[in-house]
Amino acid sequence: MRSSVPPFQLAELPSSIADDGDETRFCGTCAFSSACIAAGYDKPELAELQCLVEHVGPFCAGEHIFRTGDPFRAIFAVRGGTVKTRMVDKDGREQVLGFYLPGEVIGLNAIYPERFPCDAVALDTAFFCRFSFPAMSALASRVPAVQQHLFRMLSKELGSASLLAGDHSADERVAAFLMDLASRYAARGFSATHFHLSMSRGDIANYLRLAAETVSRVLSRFRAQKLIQIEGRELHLLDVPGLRAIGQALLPD
Amino acid sequence: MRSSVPPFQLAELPSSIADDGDETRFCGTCAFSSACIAAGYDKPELAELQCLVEHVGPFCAGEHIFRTGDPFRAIFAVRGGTVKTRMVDKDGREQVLGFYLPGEVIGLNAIYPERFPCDAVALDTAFFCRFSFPAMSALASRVPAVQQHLFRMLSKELGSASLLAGDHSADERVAAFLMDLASRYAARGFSATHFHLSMSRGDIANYLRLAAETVSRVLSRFRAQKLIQIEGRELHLLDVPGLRAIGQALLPD
DNA sequence: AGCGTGATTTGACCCAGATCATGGCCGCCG
DNA sequence: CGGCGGCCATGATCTGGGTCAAATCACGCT
Repeated sequence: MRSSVPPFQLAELPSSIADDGDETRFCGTCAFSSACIAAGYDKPELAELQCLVEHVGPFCAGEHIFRTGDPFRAIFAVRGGTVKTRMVDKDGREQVLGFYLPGEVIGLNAIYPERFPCDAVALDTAFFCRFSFPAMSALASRVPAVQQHLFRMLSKELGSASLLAGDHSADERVAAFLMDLASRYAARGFSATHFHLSMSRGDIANYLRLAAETVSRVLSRFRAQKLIQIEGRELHLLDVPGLRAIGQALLPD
Repeated sequence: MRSSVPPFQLAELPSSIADDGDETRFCGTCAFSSACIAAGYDKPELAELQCLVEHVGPFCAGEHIFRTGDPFRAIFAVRGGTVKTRMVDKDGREQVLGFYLPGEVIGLNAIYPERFPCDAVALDTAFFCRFSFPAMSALASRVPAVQQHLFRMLSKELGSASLLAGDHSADERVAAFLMDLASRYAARGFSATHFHLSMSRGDIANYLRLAAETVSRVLSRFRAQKLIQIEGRELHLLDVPGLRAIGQALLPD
């Protein structure tokens, strides 16, 4: 199953749900679109996907999509905007677990505990498709492509955890982080060399297990080396091979 | 679904597969036993689980169960022994991703890429149940409890990745590591205060992103503080509350 | 315009843990 | 037996990145 999918989307199916005029664009990046294609986008089972999906949002920057301990009832696909997930330990220290871009899915780590084990916080104005998980499981039993898609999404997320693994320098981590973001934007059809960092330096640092000052210094150094151009949160990647070389130990391939 | 399950196991079902006399004991810790219970251990569908499972082993210490790049066809439940998973980057540096005890499952992170993204290496003499994944998926479509169990195992593994997350001291990491092992042994019915470390100090250090010397020093310090008693790889936990307090920021609850 | 709050950058200093080095222990094998 | 190669422990030294501090900037608000 390719990640570049034909432009047939959920929202283009004959549908009784309201169309806000943006759905085509939003669903163009949807995490489930490949499941829809695989199952055949005109099969009657897919009408059920529409029954169990609910569009939610907007959430403003700083608002919670869910909180640690909330009972798990649904997973959320990001339609637009950016989200961070984080845990807060007893001492009140935050740990950022990940950033989620349009088309990616949050909440999968709540299936087992049946409660959300982390918070999800919008980093900018964000919209979601909310998929009832019990309904989704039931559908998965009847539509193998949906089941397979869920397995794949879960497995994929397992793999991405290893971006943080290992004992690596600040330069390696930051370069790998930027390349990872670039490839994820590219996979959804956005520019791979020019994008906006929705998260603060502090969030990046926390995610990469560095101090905010270190991230700032590394970015300044990368700029001085003409690897990137950065103004505030607006980022251009100038030397992708150079960045890839620096981050190679943390990157796939 | 509790992790302490009644003692009904796969191997106790009426079965046509060979019984080597050890299956009852081995399967007593099996990762799938709760799925069997949930589905009702006498339902005919479960006969199919027996068709798709295959007992493999023994593997000796240092032998590979699978290697990076091998095509993904099955997942493996540890019946006995211990396994580490690891990635080796282009520079030849190893990164230990996890340790797997009896009853735990390896290979779930290979579903999405359809190839194993890491090596699995036996740390001592190890045995496995090999579950064909295509057959398992097909069964999951027909038996909701099996599907649910797969979802839960995947989700559970997502959560466990956060043991390494965060910016924590060597003492915190080592204490949390010992407590994690203890609770996992306890969950399978082994002693929670006395067990054998199948992995070298170097493997522990690599997993925790420390130097082997640091792990050695921390363990010596814990011994001096009467938190543990340790001789080679034989470990007694003497002060569980004390260890828990040190590792609390990394531990659940 | 003036102010306040939070994000970002940059410099100075320090420390936890890495690295280097040494020695002991144990099992294996010729 | 004796040599060799893994592991493990422990001391000495070094350093990447954390911490503290201060200046600047970008805001929205009054």
